[in-house]
Amino acid sequence: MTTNIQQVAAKARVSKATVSRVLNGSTSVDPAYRTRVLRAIEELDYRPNGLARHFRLQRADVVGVVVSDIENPHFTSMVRALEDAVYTHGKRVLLCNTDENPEKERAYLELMARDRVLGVLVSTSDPADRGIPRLLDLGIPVVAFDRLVKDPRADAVIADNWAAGRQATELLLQAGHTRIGCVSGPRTVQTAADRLAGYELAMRSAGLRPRSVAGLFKVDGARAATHELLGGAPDLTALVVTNNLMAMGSLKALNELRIAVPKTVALVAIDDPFWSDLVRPPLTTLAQPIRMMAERVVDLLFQRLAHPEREPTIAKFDLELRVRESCGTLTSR
Amino acid sequence: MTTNIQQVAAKARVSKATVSRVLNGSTSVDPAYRTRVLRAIEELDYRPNGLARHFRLQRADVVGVVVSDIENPHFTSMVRALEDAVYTHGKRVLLCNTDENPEKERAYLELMARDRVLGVLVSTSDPADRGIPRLLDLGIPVVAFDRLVKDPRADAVIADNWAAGRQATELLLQAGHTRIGCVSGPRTVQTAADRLAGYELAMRSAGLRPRSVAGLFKVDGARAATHELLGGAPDLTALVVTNNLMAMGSLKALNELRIAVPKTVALVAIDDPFWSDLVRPPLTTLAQPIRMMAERVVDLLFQRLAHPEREPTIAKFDLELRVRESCGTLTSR
DNA sequence: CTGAAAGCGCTTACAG
DNA sequence: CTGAAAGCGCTTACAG
Repeated sequence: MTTNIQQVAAKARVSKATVSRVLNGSTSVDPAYRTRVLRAIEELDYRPNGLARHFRLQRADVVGVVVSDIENPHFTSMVRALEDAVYTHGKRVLLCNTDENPEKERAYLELMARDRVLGVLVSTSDPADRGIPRLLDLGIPVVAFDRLVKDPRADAVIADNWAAGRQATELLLQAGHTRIGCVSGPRTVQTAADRLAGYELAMRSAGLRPRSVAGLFKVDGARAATHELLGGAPDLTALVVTNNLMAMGSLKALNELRIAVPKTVALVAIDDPFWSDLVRPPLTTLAQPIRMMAERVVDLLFQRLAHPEREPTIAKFDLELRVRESCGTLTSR
Repeated sequence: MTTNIQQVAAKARVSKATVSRVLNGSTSVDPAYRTRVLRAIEELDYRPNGLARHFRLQRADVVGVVVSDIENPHFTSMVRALEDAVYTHGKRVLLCNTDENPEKERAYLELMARDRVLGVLVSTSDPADRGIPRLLDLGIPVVAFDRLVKDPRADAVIADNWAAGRQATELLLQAGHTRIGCVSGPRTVQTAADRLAGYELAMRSAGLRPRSVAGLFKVDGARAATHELLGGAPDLTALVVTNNLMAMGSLKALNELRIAVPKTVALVAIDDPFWSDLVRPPLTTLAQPIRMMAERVVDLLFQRLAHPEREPTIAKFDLELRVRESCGTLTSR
């Protein structure tokens, strides 16, 4: 149907092997042959059949990205940065959204194994991470991001979530707050648990009592959690909110309660989506260096591909404090 | 290395053909043989090699999605909905972000052709859409979404952008406004041009003069455009903003100018991202029925796969008006 | 219903 | 540097 390597070879009066060598540039080819092949390719408008090539090499030329929730703006940005970085390396991305569903994750990882992708980048939703060992067994590198996986053979890139929770809290403590609540994520997600633990430690170190409610990393969850928190403890003067979607929800709730931010309740949020400085008041946040992290993820993948036997790396990134109005320290208290 | 169909056949004492038949369930297989094969698969923990299968069938079991800007929340939602719909059909998605770069789009479409994907869903960034005819020539169906493509063989799903621009404007006209400006997208994108044309027609039909500035479909572009618009025409009492990111930018600018919304300037925006009712004031919007549209896109693909010769369809969807506070009609004027 | 055989389009030791 | 040949792991007419 479409032209194949055999037809190119015939036209250029060389063997298929020579055409293949010109195409892949591994071995050197006699210049006269090379030009003949190139011309034949040109004239026939030949493109190698990717399926055949992948089959022959037993490796697909694509990087799998498995993300737990693509509609979470933090992950959207991450996916975008990962795609950019992979593209820079001349490869493409196969994107899968698991929607925090462990079964869906397993199905996707199984597919990646079947299709022998180059490597898999995953923010796992499966606490048991059942799909991952099989990939590694097959020699397919796995780099975890945002959340660690159990298999010790995987590389990983995460934020220092514990430090972020602590840092957010300490900023408020230093501003003189003592009654600080926390709108936290789901306990089952390590990221959320770490951020909460950082908050709790900072509070206890200051001799204060932590008060938190789980907002499930969702807008509506945080809205409800904020109402609950302020209903039970109306004397709170500050909130730590541990992800970007929840910051929206908390702000909404505070607005509904007619509580002035930062005047009556100050707020610090973790994550720094594009609308952080567009809402009112602009949010003080701890920003993950998403682009750097994504580049590191992809670097780790390609390094692993080059050196399969190297010790696995777990890279931990600090978050960057961006002080805006919501924490109340910019204006005089 | 890994177990293959030959080993399964040997263990089950049948031919490779029979194993293949059990696996694909096309022809009926003697129940006794079937159980033997199934047991052998079980015992050997055999999984078919996807690469070999795709090569043999000359078709990859994956749907390509090419999107112009994944970080635009409208497209994020669309991608998510497309992925869901494709998953429902038992297929997976290969996602490519072209970042409004025609060269990148061409490279991606070339890759899709090389890899013989099942079909391609594309919101094009290439006015010349050079990659698309080749896909269709190869028998790979293309469904355009959000933006039409030139090749008449492609199916398409779009919003009625012209009607949306008109409808947004008429809502404001009916509320008594006469000096209505428009923050528009880039003229080169048809979606933007159509929405602007709808606005302009509504204005002219009412005997009024349209005043628009291009905000480039970006937050910062709209912020600058809004400043420019209100600088040049401080008597405006209402704005039509033609996409979701620009709504954020306009709101920011109005805030900077200390202009009360909707009291001094009313605002209607096209697109309805998750934060539409979380900002202050909550935005009156025209919402695209994203989930329905995505399902239609995917349906069109699978229908085309089933009936390659059917006439191409262009499905146009109406937008839904969601009246909130920013247009000023909820509160008394 | 089943099996032997051909073949999808490449790449790569191997021999020259 | 080049070519003939083998083979990657499947599926599918074809003959029985």
